[in-house]
Amino acid sequence: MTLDPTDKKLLLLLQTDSKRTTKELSIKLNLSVTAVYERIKKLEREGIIDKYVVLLDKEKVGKGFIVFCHLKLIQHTKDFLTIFESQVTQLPEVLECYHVSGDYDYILKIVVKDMKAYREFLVTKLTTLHHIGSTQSTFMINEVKNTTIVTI
Amino acid sequence: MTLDPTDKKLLLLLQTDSKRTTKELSIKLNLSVTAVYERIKKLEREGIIDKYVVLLDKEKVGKGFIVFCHLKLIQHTKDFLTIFESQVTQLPEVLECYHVSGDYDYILKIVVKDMKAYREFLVTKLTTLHHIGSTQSTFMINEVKNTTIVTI
DNA sequence: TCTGAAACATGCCAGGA
DNA sequence: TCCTGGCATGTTTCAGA
Repeated sequence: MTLDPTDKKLLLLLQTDSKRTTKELSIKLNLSVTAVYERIKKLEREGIIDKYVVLLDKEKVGKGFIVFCHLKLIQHTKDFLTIFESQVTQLPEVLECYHVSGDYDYILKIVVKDMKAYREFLVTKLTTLHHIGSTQSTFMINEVKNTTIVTI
Repeated sequence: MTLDPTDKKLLLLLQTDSKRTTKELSIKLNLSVTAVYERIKKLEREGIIDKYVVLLDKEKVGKGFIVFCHLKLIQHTKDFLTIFESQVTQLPEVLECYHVSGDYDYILKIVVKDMKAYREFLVTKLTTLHHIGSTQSTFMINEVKNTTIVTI
């Protein structure tokens, strides 16, 4: 499927604020309300628009401490990877987990309240998972940029 | 501000799907439509709910290649940091940028189409920024988990 | 694929418990 | 903080260009 410039503009607007009404969007895009409506429906049907969500202020809900954890497994058989991946997916503190190339196997993005909570997480949850070789934690000092907007 | 169990449940529901109507939410939470409406407005007013957005399928919009880039600056004076940070914020390929503790200064999450596009980005954009010491790229092999849901 | 209008659902605001 | 009720505003469908 090809996205024309109007689709791209529409997706940018929805990525910045999905609460805009179709009427508001129609004005910005010089289209009718129905035309905008149908474009959105098409993008949803095609799966280009994955979902509509609310983003919270992490600080205000007491999850402002972000840690990146680089992790190695002790073995790399398919079974080990599968088990580890299904376990790590269950952990709510882990927002993101990627299998990566390079010196370590996985990179995890973890959100908790503070250092104390992270220590607790590390000791009681992460390092109790099977097959974990080593971990290396990198702490966030400052969030410079954090967006979900993909520019097409 | 304190969040009661109903608020937490409401936030979880909105974080998974913000398109739910207040009517639908009222049924799930055993409240009236207005009560749900007022709780949501309160959460928006307080800034707990930061924003409503659409999330796209990165693969389908040709931005499925994710790279983590660890970066060092050549100097660490405040001016250098500020300039670098304002420049990196402008780059649409950089979804996230954190100032971190440890062996390097920044960790960047970058999305592009493929390896070729990444090379192009690295050569023409990232390494042309001032004061950059070294970069180290880690490529994603597989996305195990990627959520925006913060469990409170 | 677009427009415009009509039917339907939802959001939103009173007023009161 | 909650509820009931009603008006305003939104979404969605459909015929026609």
